[in-house]
Amino acid sequence: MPSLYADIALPLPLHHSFTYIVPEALEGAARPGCRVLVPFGKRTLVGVIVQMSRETSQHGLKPLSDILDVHPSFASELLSLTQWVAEYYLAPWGEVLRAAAPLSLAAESKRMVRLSVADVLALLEKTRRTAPLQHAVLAALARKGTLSVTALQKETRTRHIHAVLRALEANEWVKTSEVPPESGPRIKTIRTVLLTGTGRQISEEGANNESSKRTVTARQRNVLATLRQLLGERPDGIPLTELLRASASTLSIVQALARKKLVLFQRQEIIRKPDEETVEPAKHIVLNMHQELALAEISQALQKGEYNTFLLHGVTGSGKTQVYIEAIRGIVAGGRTAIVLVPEISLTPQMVARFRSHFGDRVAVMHSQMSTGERSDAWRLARDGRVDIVIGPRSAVFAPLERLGLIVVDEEQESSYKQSDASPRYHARDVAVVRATLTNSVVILGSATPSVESYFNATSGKYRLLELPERVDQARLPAVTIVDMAEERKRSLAETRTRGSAQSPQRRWSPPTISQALYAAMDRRIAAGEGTILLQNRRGFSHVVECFECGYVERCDQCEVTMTYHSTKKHLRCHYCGRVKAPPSVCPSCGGIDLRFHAFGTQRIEEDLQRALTRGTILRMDLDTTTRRGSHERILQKFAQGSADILLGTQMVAKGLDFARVTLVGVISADTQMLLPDFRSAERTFQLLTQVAGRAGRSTKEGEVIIQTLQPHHYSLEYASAHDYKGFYTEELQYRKELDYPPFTRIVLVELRGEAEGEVLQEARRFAQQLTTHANAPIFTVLGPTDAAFARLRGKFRKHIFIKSSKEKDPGGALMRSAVISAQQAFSRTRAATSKKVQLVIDVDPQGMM
DNA sequence: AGCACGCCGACT
DNA sequence: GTCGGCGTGCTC
Repeated sequence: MPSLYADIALPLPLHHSFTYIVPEALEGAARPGCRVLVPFGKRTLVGVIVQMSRETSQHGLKPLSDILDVHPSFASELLSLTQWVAEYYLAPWGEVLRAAAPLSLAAESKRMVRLSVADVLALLEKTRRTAPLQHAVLAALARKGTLSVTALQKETRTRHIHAVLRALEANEWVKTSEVPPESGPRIKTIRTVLLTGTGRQISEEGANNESSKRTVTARQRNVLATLRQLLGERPDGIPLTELLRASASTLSIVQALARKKLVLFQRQEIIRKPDEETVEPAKHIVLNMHQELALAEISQALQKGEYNTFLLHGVTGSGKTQVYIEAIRGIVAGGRTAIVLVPEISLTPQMVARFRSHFGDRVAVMHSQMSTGERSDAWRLARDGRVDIVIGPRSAVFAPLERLGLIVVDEEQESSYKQSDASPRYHARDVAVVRATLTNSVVILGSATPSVESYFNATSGKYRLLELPERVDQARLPAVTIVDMAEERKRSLAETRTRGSAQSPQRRWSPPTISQALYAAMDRRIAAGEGTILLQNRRGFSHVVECFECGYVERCDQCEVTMTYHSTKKHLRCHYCGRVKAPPSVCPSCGGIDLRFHAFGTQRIEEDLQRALTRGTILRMDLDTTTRRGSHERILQKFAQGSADILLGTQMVAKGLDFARVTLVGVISADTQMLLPDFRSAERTFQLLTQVAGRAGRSTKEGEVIIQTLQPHHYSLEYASAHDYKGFYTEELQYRKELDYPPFTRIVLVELRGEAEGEVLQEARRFAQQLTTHANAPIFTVLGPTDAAFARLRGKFRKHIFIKSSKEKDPGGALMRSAVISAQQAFSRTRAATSKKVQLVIDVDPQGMM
């Protein structure tokens, strides 16, 4: 029998797998998808078997050291899926596997160090002067005994701990040994107690048996009786703590019984529950006509057991969740399973409770705020077939469910589905669609404001469009007013002037943050005891030059994104194409001469409110006030109960709960979002405004929305205030087509960063050059390198290269990817003296371009 | 990513 | 000899 070889994917930024020999003793246990322990250089790593074979052309292979799984952690379907993700998003397979599973794949072996000489004191003396670092290490070991290398490093505060240890080991003064990494978070168990045969006999005989009186004390007898009673209901064992409480006894009594072989200790695996959720009984809800129609189409597709993707476009409050629940009910009844993806922020206890009320404990929840232990419990529940439904944020798309039938992606337009901060930079919505094709499943993408891409796919026949045009409560959509803040400024300035301050009015005056209309509307709500939500978008503080008179903002002629002002060079720059322009001295739109920067202070709004409102209380909710687990919930709860009149917060107030008492929503500045230098900024603005507007007047009372802006005629505002999704979509699509943006093209963003700007730029140019030589001119275009929107972030200079590839000519993006790969290879192959200090980040289908 | 190894210069 | 600071190259 020839040897067996296994290809192992390792969680390292290396784009290939490594081959190991499977030792004969482990041949039976080795299967693709199993996690294994492998020697890797000096280290031991946890990897995943991705392929096995009986032959190889490679020489000098090492044997793998152990296999960690009895059943593969990754079924073959998940291996295929993660492989696709790795290829499409240009990420190492091992990194994708690590992102997919909460199991510790990152685990590394630990090196332990201990002294191996008898006379430490003499050695300490000897090294004190000549080798202070070695002395420090020896002293630490003498003090604490055996220590891990990392602990030693902390203890002695030396950077080159390995060099020091090598010297010490060479002298045979210390010995080191490897401790293999743990295979994952420990399975939590509790001690339970059972009766033995004799124990059962004695407990049944009761107090009147003479022979047992001698061997068992009264207290012990009491414990036996209690135990017998409890075991009547749960024969598989009673938790020790529970027995002690019920029998009012102590551990020593139970231990005495164990010594006498009357009771038996056992360990039972327990599943950690993150929070005690309040489970309400399921409300029986009758679907309206539109919901029924949508459900009927979905059910039909589910019954066929073929791949299909539906875009469920339903206005806020149209009952999308109820459609999901009924579809899931159908799939579970047919013996199949479902995944529900929700944006991180909407994974609230209420949301989970809603699903639990229908499906009980057949639901597992995955949440990034759960401990690794809790997450791994949820993963095991899914893998072992003990749940049918998994709810979670983007990583739940990899949930190890078998017989998958349905994937729901709620709020599919949410940008949090795209991982952008770390590799693999995958989009969970798109991965969901791929997983569905692999498993012949159905996808439901739900949204009140679908992404342009998805709506395009739905109207072009790639997806099927389902519409829920009515709110279930029949409530009317709120009236939206747009307030022109440029007008507001003029008036405020005029007022300050007429008040005739002796000092320069320009000095003391600052533009108002809140319009009179909004103040008045808030005041009416306070008087009526109704609630107000104020949205203050903190994100987006990029510097734009704006006309003070009319609000005009300079944009790039070619890319249509706002131009960023660079104070060092005193010019405007487009960070897409790199085009540079001098800032205008006269407003091209109205001829005004007062052009300036603008950005609102955060606290200032709260201050202004406090000052101007004579009554009413304000509750603030932003990142600072909601860092702790559950605090987000608590603030919303507090507001819902009516303990404040105004809720002031960032985007998070746009989502979440329905407040019956909110009848007014104010958007302090729609511009912060709108003016971001990004081709998606109009879309994001429209989505955000539509969402906040949905917060107003969901009950019987009609709502009102006030949007403040310097660009009152921007199309994203006009369509949002008219509640006209299709109008917005049509106009936005037109603009995307004209400027070659998605969904007509595919974009790859290449970022190079490093501490020396010259080197970064040089490498970026080389990379761009490489791409252009591979570029098939009509198929894709290379833009840049240019400065990123935040050209310097955490001390590093950032340069961007954008690649736009025609979807018509390169449908799967394969041509573009291969060009990027060769440029990437060239980049790492010709690592000139400088390039080690320049890092490369590749983002396929980036959400933001900043 | 880590980590070794090899080179240099500085200090004892 | 020791120690720190690089750069370079490899890990089955």
